[in-house]
Amino acid sequence: MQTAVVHADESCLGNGREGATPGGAGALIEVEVKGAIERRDLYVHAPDTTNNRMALAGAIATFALLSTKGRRLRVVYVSDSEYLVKGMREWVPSWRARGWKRKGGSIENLELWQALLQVQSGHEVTWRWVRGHAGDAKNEYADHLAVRAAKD
Amino acid sequence: MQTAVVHADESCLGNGREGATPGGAGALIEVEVKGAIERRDLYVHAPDTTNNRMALAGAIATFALLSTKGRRLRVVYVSDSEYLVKGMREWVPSWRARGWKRKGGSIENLELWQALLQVQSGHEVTWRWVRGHAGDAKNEYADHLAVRAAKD
RNA sequence: UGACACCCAAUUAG
DNA sequence: CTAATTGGGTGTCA
Repeated sequence: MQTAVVHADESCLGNGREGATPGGAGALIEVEVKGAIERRDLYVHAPDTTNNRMALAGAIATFALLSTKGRRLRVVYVSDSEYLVKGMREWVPSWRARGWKRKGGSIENLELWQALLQVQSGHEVTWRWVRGHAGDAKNEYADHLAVRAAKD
Repeated sequence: MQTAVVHADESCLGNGREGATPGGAGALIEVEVKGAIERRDLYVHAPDTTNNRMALAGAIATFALLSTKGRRLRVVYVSDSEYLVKGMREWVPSWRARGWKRKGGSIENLELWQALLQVQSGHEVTWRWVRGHAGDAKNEYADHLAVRAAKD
């Protein structure tokens, strides 16, 4: 099975402010093909969104791209968003077991979570968290992609 | 009779966590004296406590201060703690009428409730609830006092 | 089951 | 410094 490593980041200009808050997600995708590494940039833009929605949107777009032609990959998805990483590793299983409810009421961005679950199925995914702005070069590269995408 | 208005708030760092959870209570006390308003800050610290205990401790300390020299005041006590406000307005009368028992077993912080009852007697108290973090400037000021007091 | 409060963590911004 | 997006928890009561 081939392996892909993804470094992703998100952005949302004016997050939480009034008016439109445009967002972007960026990902550096590296797929190992016959010993060589294919590199590819991905970015997504949304005109009015939130930081967390963009983390989900970036992952969804990434897995949609990796799933072309029914490919099944081993994927290491690296993000500085605990919302995304802990969400996929811990919260989603817990939510599913409890009927997609959380303590204080309903789950935010539920359709995005379920879309991500759908599009990543068939792959063998490891969700890895790295601290943001800690010098990780690929995380910073993804950050640049995300901010540029947010600015349209 | 003179009137005092008190804006109070509480804090407990790591509330419910393991280990010591230090707490603070803060109050902005305004006493109307001959048409002028005397302002005064009060704060209390406890090295290992809970949020609700600090709400009670702050009220007890406030009334102790207001009771010097046997003064009797009309006091408006403003807090965002439903535990404190509903407690004094509804639960305490009910507990007293039923021998200081409650449905699910014993009453927590019973000594604090009774101490507060004691120290506020002699004053004419109105317990007023305001929603926290809703832009009330004096509530936010009391919040700052409480957090600072919690940090010692 | 509901309500209020107190936190802990990560990220995104201004 | 400020604030929003989101998750996990406890302290307490009815």
